[in-house]
Amino acid sequence: MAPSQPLTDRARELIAERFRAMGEPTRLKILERLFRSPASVGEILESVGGRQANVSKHLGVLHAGSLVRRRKEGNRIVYSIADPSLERICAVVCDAVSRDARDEAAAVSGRPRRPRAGEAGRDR
Amino acid sequence: MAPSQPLTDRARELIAERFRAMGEPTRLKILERLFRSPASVGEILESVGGRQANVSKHLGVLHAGSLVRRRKEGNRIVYSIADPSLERICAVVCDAVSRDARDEAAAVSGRPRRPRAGEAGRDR
DNA sequence: TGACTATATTCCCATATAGTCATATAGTCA
DNA sequence: TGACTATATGACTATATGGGAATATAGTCA
Repeated sequence: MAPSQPLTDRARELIAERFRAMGEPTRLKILERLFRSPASVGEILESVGGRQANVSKHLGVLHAGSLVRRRKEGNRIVYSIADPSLERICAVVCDAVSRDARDEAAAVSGRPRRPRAGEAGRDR
Repeated sequence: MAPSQPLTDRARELIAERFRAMGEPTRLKILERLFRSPASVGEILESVGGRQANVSKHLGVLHAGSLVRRRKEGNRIVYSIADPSLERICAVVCDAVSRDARDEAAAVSGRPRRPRAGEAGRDR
């Protein structure tokens, strides 16, 4: 994507896996927590709520996609963000979505909206 | 993520939907095509292959997630990237993944790997 | 109008995913 | 060793998703 070479099928699969790992609200919540600092499963559990087994599985998905690392620390397992670029990605999407949400709100209230740079014309 | 405010559940769902939309190889292929230029379904079909019905469904998913816009043009429907930030996101993930792929290859061939900035220590 | 083209939609099937409960594993501490 | 804590895993259920085939819809052109 914007690399000069077209992607191989394999690369596309890996990229898709990474996006898919981020495509679930509970996992986003887990990532949010880990952006603050590394945390054990128990600490993560406190932040995101839900069942232990479920959180553990989501952590498994994140780990399989290489989004997080784990390390043992005595009795516990501490998870941390594996790749600093993750936070940038999330920030960009987060911005885009909240921008859209504002647009939506503006549309409802009848206020006009200033088009963004690089944006194409009318749709639909 | 990395916005000062914690996300609302709704925002998290929207963000997840966007990531999920990107989490499928065929849809990534479609996005790759659209990064080059807007294209009709037929043109997209030529680029990505597969069945028309299938491509149409993937386009539906991308459209539902507001990743692409559609406009009618006579007989055809022309799709285009809805948000320029998409390409940045893809580029970042694409980089990260190909970096990992290189690491993997290096590990296999026994070459050492220089740790990246911000990267934590040993895992597992 | 009818033939034709482009795209979307519906139905069906196979597979993946998220969630829950119960259980297994590994570590600590007495 | 046994009791306890932290985490992962397996079995199961419900739901979502991707893919194919067939069909519907909308537009164009003669």
